[in-house]
Amino acid sequence: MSAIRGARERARIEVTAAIKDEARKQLAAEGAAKLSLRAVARELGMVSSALYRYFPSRDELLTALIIDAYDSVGETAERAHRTAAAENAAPARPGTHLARWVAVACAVRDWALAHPHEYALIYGSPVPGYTAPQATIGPASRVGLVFIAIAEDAHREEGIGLPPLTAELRPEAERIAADLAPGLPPAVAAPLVAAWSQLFGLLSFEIFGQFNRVVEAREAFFRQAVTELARTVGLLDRRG
Amino acid sequence: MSAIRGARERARIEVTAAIKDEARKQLAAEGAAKLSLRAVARELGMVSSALYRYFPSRDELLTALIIDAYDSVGETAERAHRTAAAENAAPARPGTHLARWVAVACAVRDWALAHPHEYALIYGSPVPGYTAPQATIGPASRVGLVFIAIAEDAHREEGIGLPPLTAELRPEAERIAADLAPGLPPAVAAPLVAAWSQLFGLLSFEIFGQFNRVVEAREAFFRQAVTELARTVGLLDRRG
DNA sequence: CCAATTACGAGAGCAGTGCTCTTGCTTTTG
DNA sequence: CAAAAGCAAGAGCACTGCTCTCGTAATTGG
Repeated sequence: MSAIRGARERARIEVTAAIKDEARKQLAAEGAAKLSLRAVARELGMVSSALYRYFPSRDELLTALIIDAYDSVGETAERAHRTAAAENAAPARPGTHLARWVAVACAVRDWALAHPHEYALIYGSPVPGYTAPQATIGPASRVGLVFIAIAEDAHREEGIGLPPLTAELRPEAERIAADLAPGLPPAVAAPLVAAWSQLFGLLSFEIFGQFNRVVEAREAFFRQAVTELARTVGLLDRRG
Repeated sequence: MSAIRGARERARIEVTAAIKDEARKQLAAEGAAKLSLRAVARELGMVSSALYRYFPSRDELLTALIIDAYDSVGETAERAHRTAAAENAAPARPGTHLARWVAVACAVRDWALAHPHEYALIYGSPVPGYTAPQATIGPASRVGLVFIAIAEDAHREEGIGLPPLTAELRPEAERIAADLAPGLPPAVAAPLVAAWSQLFGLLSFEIFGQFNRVVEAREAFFRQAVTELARTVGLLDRRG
């Protein structure tokens, strides 16, 4: 789209990247609350006011890191989906889609364990008085889209066995399906959104320490829970 | 245990409470990150250094607020449980325990919606470099204990229909059951812990704005999801 | 009942923060 | 080649958590 025009623009891109890298380093080391513009500038050998040429405020820097984090976990999920799809490409074998579901969930979990502070940044408490800017909603939905894709594939190739919706929830489920998964029947779309949020409940409790002294065999526990979650959206296991 | 001995001790208790109240007010208004010791002191007409006679650091003040928040939501859950138990005291009617489960979950949700910053304090990202002190783990488990109690009642009075554990998860499930719910079979205890964390996944996504532009009919959606969650721990609905 | 101890409030001060503004210098542009 | 725009640096403001000292008040032991 836009080629680099001169030394100035090239330098700007590099400095911007260096700031984000250093900020990410501090984020990983100490958490978002202790990320300091002055410390970033200090580490980069510049004075703090110079940094404002690149990010108009601390919040804007954080927003950039949030977008990067969403993209990072989103790309992880997409890669896991591709890999799992390549490994068992046989279309009609039952359990295929459930296996992909679990693989993607585990990949997201691995990412979260490897980047706890970035996870906290996007799935923990929103930062003070902060409302997510428009630019974040695209990257933020990438993980969800992967699960939607799996459910759509499963529905198309294997069919999905799910009880009909209650009358109370039908209009909402139809709206959800129309808005973000037109290829999915409403009876699948609603449980899918619920499962999506519940997956991050499992992750948050593990990452944020709520499972301390409660759950020990974390991975086995997670795989089991996530498999059960897949059943609530109608994915069929190997027993059909 | 300890009676108030003099004017000094009485004053200390009152000032401590006043500090916590003002801090809670600021927490509700601006969130934990913007809670400032100096602002609290200012509002109370004292100088900031005087506040350190009552709380040795900002983190200690936050810890006190965390404990209060856990107690607040815990008491809410317990009260909802008592009320629901009183309303349908018939022991053997199917659906009784599921109704209690949903009632408690909705009460917790109402509390979270009414106290979003306190919710964020205890179920959001842990504050910077902060590890939960011993004093929090008691209050922190009150909500969970309510759900355990419901499951135990259901298991004792109605029985619970759940598939057997996978071999992989059996030892972990047995440990969990032995540690925190000795009255419950392991096949129930493990899904119960999963359901507990998934419940807070639903809540966090709603409170933290992840459902914006996704879920509109929040309460209906929540009730449905939480009912489904109850089924995963074996609670039977009215249809038996 | 009085002296010693202890708890407390106030103030000054330190190191750190986000952010603004001005001042020169360099690169880019018309 | 001159004007305009981009940039780094420094000083400075208002704020933060926290420490230390110093007088005063309440509490306690003899």
